[in-house]
Amino acid sequence: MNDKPENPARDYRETLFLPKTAFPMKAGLPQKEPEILKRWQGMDLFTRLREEAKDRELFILHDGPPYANGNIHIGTALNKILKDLVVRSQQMSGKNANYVPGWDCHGLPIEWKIEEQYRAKGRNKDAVPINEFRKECRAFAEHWMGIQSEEFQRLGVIGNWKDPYTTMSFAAEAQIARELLKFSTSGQLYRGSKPVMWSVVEKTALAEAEVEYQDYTSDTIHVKFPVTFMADGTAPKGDLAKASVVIWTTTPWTIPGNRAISYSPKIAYGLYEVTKAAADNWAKVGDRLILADNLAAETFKASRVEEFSRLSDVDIATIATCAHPLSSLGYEFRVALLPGDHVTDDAGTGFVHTAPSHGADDFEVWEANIGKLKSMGIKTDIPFTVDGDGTFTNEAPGFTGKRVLTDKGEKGDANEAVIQALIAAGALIARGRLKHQYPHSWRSKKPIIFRNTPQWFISMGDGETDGLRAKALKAIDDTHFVPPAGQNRLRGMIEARPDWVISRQRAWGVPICVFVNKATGLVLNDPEVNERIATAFETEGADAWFAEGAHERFLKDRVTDTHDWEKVNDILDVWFDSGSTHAFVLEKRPDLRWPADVYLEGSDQHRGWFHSSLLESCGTRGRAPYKTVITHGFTMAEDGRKMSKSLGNQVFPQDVIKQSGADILRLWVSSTDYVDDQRIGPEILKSNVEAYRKLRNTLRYLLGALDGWDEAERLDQKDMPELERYVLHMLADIHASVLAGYRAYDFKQVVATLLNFMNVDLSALYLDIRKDTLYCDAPSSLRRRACRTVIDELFHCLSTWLAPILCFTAEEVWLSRFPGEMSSVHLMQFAKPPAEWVDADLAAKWQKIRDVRRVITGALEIERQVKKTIGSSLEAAPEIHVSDADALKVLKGLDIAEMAITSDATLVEGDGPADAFRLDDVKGVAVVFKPAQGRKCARSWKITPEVGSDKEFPDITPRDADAVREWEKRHSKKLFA
RNA sequence: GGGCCUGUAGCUCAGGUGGUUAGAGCGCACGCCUGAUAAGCGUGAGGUCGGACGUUCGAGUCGUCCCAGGCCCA
Repeated sequence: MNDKPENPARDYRETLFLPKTAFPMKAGLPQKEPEILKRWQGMDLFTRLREEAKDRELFILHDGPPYANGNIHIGTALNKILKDLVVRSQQMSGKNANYVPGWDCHGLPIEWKIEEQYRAKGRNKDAVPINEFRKECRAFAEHWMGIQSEEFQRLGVIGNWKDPYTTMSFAAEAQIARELLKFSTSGQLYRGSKPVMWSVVEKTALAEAEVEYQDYTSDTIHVKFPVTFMADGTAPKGDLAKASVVIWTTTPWTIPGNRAISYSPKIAYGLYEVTKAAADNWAKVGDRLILADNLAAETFKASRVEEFSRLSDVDIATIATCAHPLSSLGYEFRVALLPGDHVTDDAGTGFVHTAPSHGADDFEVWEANIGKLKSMGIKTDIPFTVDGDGTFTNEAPGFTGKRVLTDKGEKGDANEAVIQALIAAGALIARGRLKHQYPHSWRSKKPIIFRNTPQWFISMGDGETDGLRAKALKAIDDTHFVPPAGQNRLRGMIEARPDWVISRQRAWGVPICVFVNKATGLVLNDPEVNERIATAFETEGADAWFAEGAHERFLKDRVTDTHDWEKVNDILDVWFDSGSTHAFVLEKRPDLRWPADVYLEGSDQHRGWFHSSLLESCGTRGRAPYKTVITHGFTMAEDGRKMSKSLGNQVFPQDVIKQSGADILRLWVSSTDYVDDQRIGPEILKSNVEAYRKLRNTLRYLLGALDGWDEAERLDQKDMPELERYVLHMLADIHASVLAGYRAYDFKQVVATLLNFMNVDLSALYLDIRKDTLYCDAPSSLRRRACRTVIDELFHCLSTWLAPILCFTAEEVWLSRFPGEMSSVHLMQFAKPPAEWVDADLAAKWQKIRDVRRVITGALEIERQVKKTIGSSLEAAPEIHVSDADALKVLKGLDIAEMAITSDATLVEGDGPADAFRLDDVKGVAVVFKPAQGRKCARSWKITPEVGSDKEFPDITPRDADAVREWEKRHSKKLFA
């Protein structure tokens, strides 16, 4: 046969229906995303979404407010993207998912920044009127809110950015005040006291972050506390009679504030007797001292004892109380021994002198043992022994007027006075000096003290049947937690927490706007006054409280003498602000609803916003402000360790956006198990970029295959080939998985499902098989119409299902097909494949077919790679030997060549030759390679004997000949119309 | 130090109530295609399931301890 064609070979390329689309392969997201964003703003997408969904069921994710200082970081980005995934997926699931973002604006960090600016300019904060200072804080918060808003929107987060909430809006400040007054009115607010870090020089309370540790030389003393009573109420007997517990302290001035001694149940104690010492020594021969065994020798050395003996073990728990060493000066109370975890035996005596006025540990041990102390008949009031200027008060009898520290921060005369009194009482056994790290004010660089100060508390209500703690615990039981462990975590905290200290001695925040009677200490509870305050805040902001004449303005005509009342000038804990967002956002906005469906924050917020919102809401409304609490972990570097500047392993969202685009960041968020800590770094970002490319390209192919789509092409599912019906079945199957993933807030399931489907079922199977049909079949071919119909369905499903995740790319894809001023994929709902598409039998059949296909591709691979007999699979026409009955049933009548993308294929019943290709896990199927026979079709590239049977087009198959005729008819029509 | 949590291939993840040779996608290697082309297809190699004991006929799955990491406290 003459293999030279009669006519010069025709190039059939123009007669093919190759994919055609303007949708670019290369995303260029860093440039494209801002354009899409601008378009959304131009069409006011957020408002359109609200209108579109106005009659649907509301879904409220209430935004936890980020703090308005500084740029966003990877954690903030993760949090906001997760929220956006929830909001968008709920909206597209058929809800009206309104989202109002917000900011936390009050508080210390902003105050500092302003102070810092003051220092740089040489200004003094205290010389500035408070409302002027507050004004600058407000401007600072405003500035950063603007920046963060831009950054959040750039991530693709959709929400009411035109009208967000802030904790510093007048309306918010007013409502926060109202909330506080509810606690006041209901009797849940009380004034108590607590030791705080206090700078005598600046006469102000300090926060932990305002304190730095520097070397300082302290006076140290060892002091005897005589044992007075045993735990059984009897006097100490035997060796313990006249024994003393010895404490060591570096702050002698706190001895007047001593109320207890802490010990550790984990330390071994012994009773020691001094057997040899100089006659004028403070520790005398015969003194019996109780000490930690590990510290006895050291203590005796410090007290110049030459010899001592150990008399016996001491079970400290059997000792109830000691006497105060200065009992003769008026300290005639019993000093209880209390167990405490903070006690160690690496320094001192194994006993910690406990002055609840002067230390955090001291206070906590005291509070933890309130019940025990009361049962022993011991007064549990915490004394105010030291004033704001470091002077002993009359609650320190014998020392009143002595100074702990001077105005300049130097040591006063208090220590020496106390030491002399102890010597006189015969209670001192040693004194010394110690250079150690001691807290100093960050501003003045002078030492600070711990000092008991009045503070405002919200009671946990433990005495009452329906107290705040009980209500909060009930509310936790009624809340759904994702993950479930969050419930225990929050419960544990609520169970163990003390009363809530809500006062801060600061300037930038909502004031604790109450008046206290100077004589009785009672809080004024007058609805009219409260209303005046709240109304003033609404119109002027909380600055009204600090304005001139505020005292008179609020009290006038409501009390007999306004001078009887003190205006409290403390500021509310910012956690109370953010804990009240549910009140001034959810309740106040007509387009929202209380309680929220979801609060979604980092797991640190169990201690923070989840916690404060719960207490605030339970205290005022008796239930949690949320139905579901979702928490996410923290973002680590690629090695699973914390990101840090010094390690250089930080990832900044701004950089990712600039280099790859926000959709890459969103894909990362979606694919990760956010419940646990996540990792991010160069390699992980790279694989997300790869995954993105695959998604994008598959979508691009769908667009290309739909070029010139006409609704008239659409075919009913029941008129389609099996392969098409199989794909539609998979689509319905996947739909269930996608919806379940979104419903459970499990986005990684959605991503995994879609990625798998698009890679394995579409790209590698369906689209690969149907390329021949799409490119070569005549447009009128039913097979091609069925395929294009399926691709149209795929397009709708995939673009809507991916829209919450790849919000920019899904939009780009959608607009590429459905352009229009008001067109947006985000205005759609998730495409829903009809239930009739589900065909489990067909799916099982095709699973079997795919197994056989694997055997065929495996056999071809040997030819290709080892024997080098073929390149393209179209060069093959394999023989499929089948002995397995199920496989045989499935393959009969099937176009195996089409399915395997070969030019031909022969089904043979039987085991097949021994050297045929087989796979272990596909029983009863053996493939023998045969080369395809015939000529290569110049159009479809298939090798088949059919080529040449068409007279008009002898170099192509009859199918292709028909297609070309159809193409030419259309072409000429166009030409001569 | 305490409370809560996590630890499965290079990466991201699946692995109800313990039961045959631990899975997927990506990446990687090799090959093919050149009509999805800075694309597409195929084949293949990768894991002592953080470690050690224990319970059990049998453990990635249960228990104890240890190691590593995280959040919150101290």
